[in-house]
Amino acid sequence: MKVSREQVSEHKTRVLDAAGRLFRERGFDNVSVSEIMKAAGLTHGAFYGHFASKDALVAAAVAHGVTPAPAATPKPAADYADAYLSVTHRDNRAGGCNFAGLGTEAARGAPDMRHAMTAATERQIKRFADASPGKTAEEKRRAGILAWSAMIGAVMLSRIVDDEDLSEEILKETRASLELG
Amino acid sequence: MKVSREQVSEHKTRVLDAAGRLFRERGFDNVSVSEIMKAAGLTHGAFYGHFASKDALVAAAVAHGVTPAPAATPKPAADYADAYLSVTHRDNRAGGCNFAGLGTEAARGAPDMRHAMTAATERQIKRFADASPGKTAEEKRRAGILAWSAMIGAVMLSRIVDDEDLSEEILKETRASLELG
DNA sequence: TGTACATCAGTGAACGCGCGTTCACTGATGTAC
DNA sequence: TGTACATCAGTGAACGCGCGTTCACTGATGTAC
Repeated sequence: MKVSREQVSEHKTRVLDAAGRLFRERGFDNVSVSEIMKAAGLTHGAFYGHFASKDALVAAAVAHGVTPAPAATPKPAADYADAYLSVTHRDNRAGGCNFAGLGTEAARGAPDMRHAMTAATERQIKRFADASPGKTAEEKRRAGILAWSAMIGAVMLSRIVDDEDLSEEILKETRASLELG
Repeated sequence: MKVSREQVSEHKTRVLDAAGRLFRERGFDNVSVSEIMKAAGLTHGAFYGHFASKDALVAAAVAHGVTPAPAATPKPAADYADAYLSVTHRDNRAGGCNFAGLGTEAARGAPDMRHAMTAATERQIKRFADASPGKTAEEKRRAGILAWSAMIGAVMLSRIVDDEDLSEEILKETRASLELG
């Protein structure tokens, strides 16, 4: 049955959100279009009214998850890093970061997905550069790059490692290494 | 036709090597058993003589790729970091690091795969800790954790980013941030 | 050392399942009067 | 504002392809004598 225009766009964002969560949790290839649509409260047939293909959804879902909401005031960098390098984030793949959750798959992904992630990376580097104690702009930028690389790497590593102590140590010591005003 | 015992074990390592290369390049799910066997110079039917399932191969291939050859003398940490954080490594997924190439997928993988990666992570942390200039053992270990997290994260990021300048900057500035004797 | 035969790694056709995708249909929406 | 109808988002059955996996068969290996 037809549905109002507001419903249509709400359905689309529901699909994008459900896809993002499921992708982060299980990876792009281990989630079917039917599952995503079911999680969004629809049937699989409606999918192709919203997206041209599963590949297009993959790209759109990551771009959607990585683009900040227009109104969002960013958290202070130090608080962000605390939350990012926490056990809670490590254990919450579905609700967590796309870089730490899908990074190695995204590296092989569609150009528009990588483009959205590039913009997000620039934003994150700036955020951590601004919060860094370096004297020159170059020192700050270097620290911003290190912070973002280390944060992504640490969360990914902490999820791979099967030793709880080591996993927590990686998060804690990475956090301690970052000097964020 | 039957094949000599040495042939059998050579075939198995050929399969493991081919699988590792293809997995790193395209991900676990985008490579078929047939392709791997073809790359190893065999036909797909022979696969189940060597492995119980594709999942078992995935785990074995990563463990194989992450376990150092018995005779290998490790490179000095500074040289290793140079090579790791190079454009050559970034562009050589097939021959590159399993963490940077398969990390987010491996985090959802089989226990034995994660166990092998945990051992590899301990080894890498120690290697970089030993090469770090900290005064206490704690400082060195912290630096080792930061180095390994940042290296993995930086290579992954440099492969995601679609801006060549930013990609190279991430590698170069991460390398510059690491103090490795 | 040489021969006879059992073993078993590899072959390639076949199977069945799940996936992405398509499509005829339904019925609420929203437009034209 | 109220009615008549065209539109089109969503439904669910169906399709076809590629995948992981199985299996009867082949023929070289390696053992027993």
